[in-house]
Amino acid sequence: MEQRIDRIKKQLHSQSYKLTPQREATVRVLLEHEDDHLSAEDVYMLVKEKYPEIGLATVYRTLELLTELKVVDKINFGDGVSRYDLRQEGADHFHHHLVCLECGAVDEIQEDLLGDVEKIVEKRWNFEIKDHRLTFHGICYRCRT
Amino acid sequence: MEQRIDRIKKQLHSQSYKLTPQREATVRVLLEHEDDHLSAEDVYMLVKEKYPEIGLATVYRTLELLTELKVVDKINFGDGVSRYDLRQEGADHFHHHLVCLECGAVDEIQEDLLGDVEKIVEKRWNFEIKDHRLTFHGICYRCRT
DNA sequence: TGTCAAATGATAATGATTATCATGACAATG
DNA sequence: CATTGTCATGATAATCATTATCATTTGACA
Repeated sequence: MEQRIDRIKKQLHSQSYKLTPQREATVRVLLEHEDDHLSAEDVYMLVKEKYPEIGLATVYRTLELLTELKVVDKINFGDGVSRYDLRQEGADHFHHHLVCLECGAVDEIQEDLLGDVEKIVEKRWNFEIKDHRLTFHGICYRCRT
Repeated sequence: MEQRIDRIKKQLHSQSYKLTPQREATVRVLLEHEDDHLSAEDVYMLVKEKYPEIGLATVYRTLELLTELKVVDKINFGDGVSRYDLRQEGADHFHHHLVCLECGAVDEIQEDLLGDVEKIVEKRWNFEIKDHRLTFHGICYRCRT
């Protein structure tokens, strides 16, 4: 935990941003909820518990900043809100998601399943891939009875 | 064109919806811009040319209806708006997208590249896939010089 | 023709996100 | 130290896409 915060701090400094207490509190919330897919409002509520004076705008700004630095990814599952998902450290690709149409759960797939597909796309469409988003919609193992 | 409209009409009727003039005008716009990824506002502007009395709400309602019937797909590329993309007739999967980070162009891949990946996901995660979304972000062939 | 449900258009309401702006923290400088 | 300047913050207003409301219209059918 502390090491990860330290690395994020360095990353901020390298772009001459500071790790203010508000930003640190926000990052901690994200780390403590790594498996969730929190909206800005969700993050705001959780940060308020440890830093009650924080404002919603600051949370939005921090999340935007972290997105810029590729510490988190901003994703959208089609309900009207953006969600923020911590990137795996050192991962060279963005993980995939399984969205259950039954119960709404969102599970993650950390493995990179797109290696071959990406080769084909790069070659056949002459497209230089920088990132990808892959989401499957269906019925999760819990709801399959 | 006329045949496709006819089939959409039948599809609507099968769920006891009507193909009203407003809905038909909207569908025509979508067919005429099959390669684009129009927002609701875009569609509204274009429909107004052939049906000036139409209201924005009706366009939204029609797009929602068409999404429900799986005639179109509602997609989101991370700018703040939903876009509507006509499904290929008879396609059992939703096509993929290539979003250029340089020029913003959105190209489509109609081929299904995920067959093998889906088999793995179904088996290993015990997840019953109903649909998928796959978008690559990178540099398109036009911007690669 | 009269009836009724569905559809429409105008517009108000909502809700997420962004912009604004005065204030505060803090580092660098004189 | 006092001063200056920059960046960050918090409160709140503004924006913008989307949804809800509601009176009116349409068209099918009795």
